[in-house]
Amino acid sequence: MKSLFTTPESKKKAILLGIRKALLDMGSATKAELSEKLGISFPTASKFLSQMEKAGEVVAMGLDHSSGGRRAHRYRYNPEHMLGLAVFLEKTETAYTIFNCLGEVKEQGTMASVLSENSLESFTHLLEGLIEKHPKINSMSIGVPGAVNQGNVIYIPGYRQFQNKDIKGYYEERFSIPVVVENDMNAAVLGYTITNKMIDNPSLVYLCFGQNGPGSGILINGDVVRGSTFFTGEVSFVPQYDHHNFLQALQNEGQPIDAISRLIASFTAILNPHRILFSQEEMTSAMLRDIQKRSSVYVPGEHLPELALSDWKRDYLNGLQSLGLELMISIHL
Amino acid sequence: MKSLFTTPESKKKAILLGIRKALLDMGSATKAELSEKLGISFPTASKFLSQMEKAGEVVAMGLDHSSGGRRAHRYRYNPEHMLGLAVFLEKTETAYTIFNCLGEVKEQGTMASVLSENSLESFTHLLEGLIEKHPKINSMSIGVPGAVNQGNVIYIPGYRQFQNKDIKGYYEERFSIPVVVENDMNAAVLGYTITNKMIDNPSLVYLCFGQNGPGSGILINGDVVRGSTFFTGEVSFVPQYDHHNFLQALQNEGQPIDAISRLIASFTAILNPHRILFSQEEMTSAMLRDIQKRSSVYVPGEHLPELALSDWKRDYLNGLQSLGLELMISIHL
DNA sequence: AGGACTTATTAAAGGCGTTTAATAAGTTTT
DNA sequence: AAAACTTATTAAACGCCTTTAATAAGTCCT
Repeated sequence: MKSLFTTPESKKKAILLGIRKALLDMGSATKAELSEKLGISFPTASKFLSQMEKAGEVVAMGLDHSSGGRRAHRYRYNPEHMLGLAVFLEKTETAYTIFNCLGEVKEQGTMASVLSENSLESFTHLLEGLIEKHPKINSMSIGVPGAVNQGNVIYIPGYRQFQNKDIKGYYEERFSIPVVVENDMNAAVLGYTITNKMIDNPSLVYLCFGQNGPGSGILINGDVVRGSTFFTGEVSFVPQYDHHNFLQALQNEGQPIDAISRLIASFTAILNPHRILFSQEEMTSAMLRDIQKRSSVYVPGEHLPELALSDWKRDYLNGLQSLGLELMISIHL
Repeated sequence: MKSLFTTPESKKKAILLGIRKALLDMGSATKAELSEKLGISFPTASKFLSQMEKAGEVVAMGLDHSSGGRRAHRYRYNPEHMLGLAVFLEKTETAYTIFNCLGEVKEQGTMASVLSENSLESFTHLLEGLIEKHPKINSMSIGVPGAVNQGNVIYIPGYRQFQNKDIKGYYEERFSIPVVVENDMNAAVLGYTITNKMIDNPSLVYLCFGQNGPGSGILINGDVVRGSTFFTGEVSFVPQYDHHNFLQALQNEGQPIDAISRLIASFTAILNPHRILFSQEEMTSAMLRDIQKRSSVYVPGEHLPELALSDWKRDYLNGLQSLGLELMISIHL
């Protein structure tokens, strides 16, 4: 049923996880600050922190300046304690990044797209090499341009070798580290919230027109929307005109602005999100202004979301990294 | 920041809440069953249950049949221990229900709509009378046809006396019991999930065409969607044809079926919900079949949600009751 | 009907975080 | 420079849930 943090073991885990998150979030902290922030007693914070320091997971930074009394020791998370591997599989290339707990990139590279091959072999080989080279890699995040259900790639048009494969299970077994697999648009919208601090649990939409036709990633109340058949965000199919849906309108009409504005209006009337994001490679702020204006023809302007540009690839990568980081700090109970 | 159930007090609360929920959910239970289900030790379950029995909150039902050893005592929640009051304010009438923890109705009635009056006075008077008559009333749920933000009615077209009033705060102060205020469509969609056990955290949409124009309540991953300006679900504005949005299409065209089907298609392409509900007073299953068929013109049939009829008023009431119940069992720490 | 076996309940012991008191290490005042 | 005051850290006592052992209350087999 519910966890009901009551067994001593799960309590311990919760505290440890809390300390890790707080330390990464705040950059550094004293024992008193952690105790305060997490609502745990000082002696408990002290005990955990000492253990973590002994294990090399946190390091002392020296003494704080005094605020009138004895100076407090300040600690920070050791970012190199664990590393994460993020890989994204795009049509045109396969790129990877190795990052530490602070999100700093330790190594990155690209190779020809593994999607165009017939098997997973060369992909597995790449991963194998990277993990051997960096034994501190403790999590793996894989982004794919297709529908994902709990680590299973259930629909990825054009790439048979991935279809219906339990990628997460396979690589977790193989490498004995936790793996997360996520759809590209979902990862991107998640990644955007990491770097752009918004209100808590925002609702937002990432809208792209990419190579494989338009698609979107949707976050509602801070959660990724997946839908019953993982069809969420397939905005191509939204009926917009007497005889055209969104995809057709984009392709055939002379007026993509109106089609996009109608889509914004639909999103607004249905979800009323806080913000809608576009890739800055596909859109300009001038066009955004036109869209904003045009959208208010369909929906009262005060309810329209902010329309904003962002760096899709960076957001995507950040999303994968944050998923991997979450995984990393949730293990080693 | 986070709660991190670590202080003894909050732990106690969590256990108590868990026992209440489990007992109401299961109907009755033995100490061993509770201990198992909640992941708490037997002695703890025993201790809490004894206290609750002493307080009259649970009652012993006698001994279970033996399964080969000593017979266990079976307990159930005392449904009359607390009562809840649910009120809904509709354009045409104001109705109230007094219910116990099992959702059984103890008393109900209606009066002329308080929305048509100029002040809250007669509404307050009604509540006052009911609470005096039933001193065991321990929570109040109020449903309104307007936008609600944390107990504040922020937009309710036509009813000035409610606009921008902190209804929750006002009545909590006045009656010293917890109050929840919710929009009618949101309450209905919530209520539907109570009586129709679906998968956990479903995504579903309740679509009505009511007196005040069409509106919908949307649940994503089990959460009510509220939106940035509480405009969520205002589907009237969805652009659907060259020159008509959903509302206009419903009013002017000879083909409401197509308009509704297009809306279903939009919901599917954007949210891909598990199910879409209609009021059985506004829709027939024959029409639903037509809509289903027509929708698949716009979106691949396998991704379409189930279309179902339900009793809107009952769902609405159930939603309010469940909100009130949640409130009740979350207090008296 | 009495022993052997099951299962529920109660009692005692242990673990772990919290609270409270004591000590250490600074700063500011006189 | 020492007293007075602040704040951090450590130590001891406590509370509460858990684990383990002991007891109570049945059932089933012979």
